[in-house]
Amino acid sequence: MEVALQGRSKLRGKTHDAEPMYDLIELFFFAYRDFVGDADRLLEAYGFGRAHHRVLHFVNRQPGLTIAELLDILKITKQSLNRVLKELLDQNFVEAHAGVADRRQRHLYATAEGRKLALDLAHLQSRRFARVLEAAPDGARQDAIRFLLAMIDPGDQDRVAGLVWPPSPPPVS
Amino acid sequence: MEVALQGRSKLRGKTHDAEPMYDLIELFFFAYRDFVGDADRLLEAYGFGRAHHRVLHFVNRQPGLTIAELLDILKITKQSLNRVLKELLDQNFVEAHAGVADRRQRHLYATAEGRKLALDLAHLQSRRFARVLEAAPDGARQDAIRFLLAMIDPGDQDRVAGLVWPPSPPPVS
DNA sequence: TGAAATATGTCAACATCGCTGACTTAACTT
DNA sequence: AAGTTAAGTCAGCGATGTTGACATATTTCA
Repeated sequence: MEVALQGRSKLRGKTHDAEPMYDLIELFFFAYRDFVGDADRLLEAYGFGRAHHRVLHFVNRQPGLTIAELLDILKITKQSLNRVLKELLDQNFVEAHAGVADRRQRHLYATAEGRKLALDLAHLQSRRFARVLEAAPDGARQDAIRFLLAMIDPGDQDRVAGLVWPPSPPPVS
Repeated sequence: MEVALQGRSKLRGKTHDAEPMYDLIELFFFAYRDFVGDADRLLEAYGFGRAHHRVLHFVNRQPGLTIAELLDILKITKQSLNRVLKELLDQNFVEAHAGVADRRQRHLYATAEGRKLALDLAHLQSRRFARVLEAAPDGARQDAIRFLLAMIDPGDQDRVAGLVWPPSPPPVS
């Protein structure tokens, strides 16, 4: 009942081979839906949506991020970003400061209130991971990390890795 | 550099403990984005979106599904479903037949064309999994399945498992 | 049989969050 | 001084979700 029919084909074309992995496809769909569902419920209380969450998350994680850098991470247009960013600025979850070297740039920072919300959201999602990992064998965390990183487009893995594990801790120590 | 600070707290409250698992949170986000991105590009060629994909996928997986069952799987409103379902019906990717026992019900089936598209989409996403699993150790597939299933709301895991691994193959055999 | 419940479809209005295109302003670079 | 760059803004649109109200056919039940 567990054995898959992986490499059983012989003379078929290269593109459509092997049975679709319906289980992984569907589990990934449902797992992600519940994963974001946690945050959705908390965000609702603030009148925010997922777009606000993503912006707040990355600004909080990388204080001083510029608009251009944020756009590159989120892969959306500046018009889309501006709508939600403006709300986060107006409601004081994020603040912007003109750059020193280049005063055209706006460096974004989460305010105390913003950091609190970002942390609450991160804790919510971390608790789901914690529940999963508690009931899992020892290497599970590293296995999950490797699996998820590998799921990313190969050409993007380095970029994402550099973002997830920032290359340098602040030089002040 | 790899060691986390998991259970280091002492007198803190029960809710907000432990460091957020930013790596897992972010990797899950980026992995899912690329996972659905595969399908998005193919769907575009047909003028379809993700909503069409989900409907076609589950109808193809469970021929004879009724509207109510589909709504229960997708957790959307019938108005949302109807919009995309109508397009799939009109363009002959899905067809509906009145129920025999209960003629109010509409049983949904993917047409030949619908099955082809559904399979193409599933193959696309399976190839991503295949790439990941080829480069991974032996237990990786089962590990991923266990991880993703555990990520689902515990109260929903049985329902999803019953959906992903249908309880009975057709009794005709 | 007649009333109530059920399965589905539909109309209207709206929210969120993505997009394109065009244009502005300010600041930096050459 | 001219050109480039970073950011903001206006207008319009598309996909996909939501509520609420109502219509129709069919089945179930008292």
